Amino acid sequence: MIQRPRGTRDFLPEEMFSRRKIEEKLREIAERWGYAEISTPTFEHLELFTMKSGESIIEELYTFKDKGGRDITLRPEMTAPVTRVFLNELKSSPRPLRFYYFANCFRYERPQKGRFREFWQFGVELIGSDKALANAEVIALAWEMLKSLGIQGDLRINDLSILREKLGHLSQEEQNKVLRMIDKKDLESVREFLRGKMEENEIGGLLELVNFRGSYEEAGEIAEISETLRELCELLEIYEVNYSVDLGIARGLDYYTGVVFEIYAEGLGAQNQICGGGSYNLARVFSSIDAPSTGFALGFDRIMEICEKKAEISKPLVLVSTDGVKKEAIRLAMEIREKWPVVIDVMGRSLSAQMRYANSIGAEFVLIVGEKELQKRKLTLRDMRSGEQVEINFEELLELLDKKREDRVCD
RNA sequence: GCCGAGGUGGGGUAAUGGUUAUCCUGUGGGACUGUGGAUCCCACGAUCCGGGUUCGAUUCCCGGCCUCGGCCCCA
Repeated sequence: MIQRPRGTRDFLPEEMFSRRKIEEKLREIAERWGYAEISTPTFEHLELFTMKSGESIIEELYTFKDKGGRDITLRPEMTAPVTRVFLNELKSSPRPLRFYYFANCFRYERPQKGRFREFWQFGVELIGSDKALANAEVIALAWEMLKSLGIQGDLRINDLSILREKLGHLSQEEQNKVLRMIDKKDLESVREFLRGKMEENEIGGLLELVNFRGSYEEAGEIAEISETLRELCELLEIYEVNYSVDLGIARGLDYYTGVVFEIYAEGLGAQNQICGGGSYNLARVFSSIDAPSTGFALGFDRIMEICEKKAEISKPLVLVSTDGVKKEAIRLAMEIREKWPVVIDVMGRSLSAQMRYANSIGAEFVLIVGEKELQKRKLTLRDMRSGEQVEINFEELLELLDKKREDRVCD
């Protein structure tokens, strides 16, 4: 048998149903905050991602040549595509622009818990501002989304300009290299790398910073805190977001400019980051247009793993019919479907076999239609739980189903 | 790319270097042509793939693939 490719998953109806529920919730919140959905192609020119992150990431991309010889890749993330859309068609729109997306992305990596080769990200991008107001809004939105799902994450924020200033005398490239080491918490390499480039006590100070984690006030005691970070912290208080300042968060990416943040959650093993984001200026990388932005991406699959809200799929009404009345049964099903999901027998089964089927799929109700019912212009509705059975006409049936629906909404 | 554990019907399992691979569940049909859940009967359905050792491999060995956990990486 043909297996599914490594690192991919099949989602069966039950799981798909809960995924949709969660997705809907996230959408709803994004829209309430004034973010509008955007969708981009599943594949893009390879260049879009190599310009952003360098050639080395090709290792982790699904790339191929199309029949015209173009270098194409499956998207590994959504920030670059959204920036491309902005530059292609929206660069003269009133700012700020607020977008959200829910998209499958692809990375050729070793699968493990919470990491797949095809995975889903739910993210937002706020294009046009790098003010603390924008950072705070985006962080608060991420917080709100997780909160609505009952997830209490560990949110850590930082301002890269603090570290960059300490490294001010190094070249941009060297700075990025150090930030990468810091992101990986490889402090030995940092010490090694900086030896000779900085005073020994300066290096010590830097490493102390990187290890710091605590409140904004405490951070102020050991470092020159940027105005942006100060403002951001004040705003987050107003948004009622729980956070800590972690001067060691670096997010290994060259184009992050100022505020960065990550959210971690329990119960995920090694891959415990469920959200990452910050302010960036990717438009500058692709063009001469200046568009400071801020955004985040939620790891949708990891979120699904944590919030095990098993929503139950509502079962359709099973319309059971006898041999002689199949056409009438179909007409009836069509009418009821305007109000309620209905399935009919397509196996050519006997009445008792149809009943057995209804029972085995856990149907709540069975509607029985046969010659007897047709003659009396009635329908037989059986409650499969209680076993009670009533004869009613079509209008009464619809009323009953309406009432049933209301009960369900109340649940 | 690296390390460790594992892979037997759709799901869960037993066993074995040698006759037809066990049991539970499932699915289809029947007992039961106007009423489900119980019971009984019949049927369907598996040793991940390739190579090696062997008279004979599902079993032992090697490689691959896949899953799980960890490392690396995570733009």
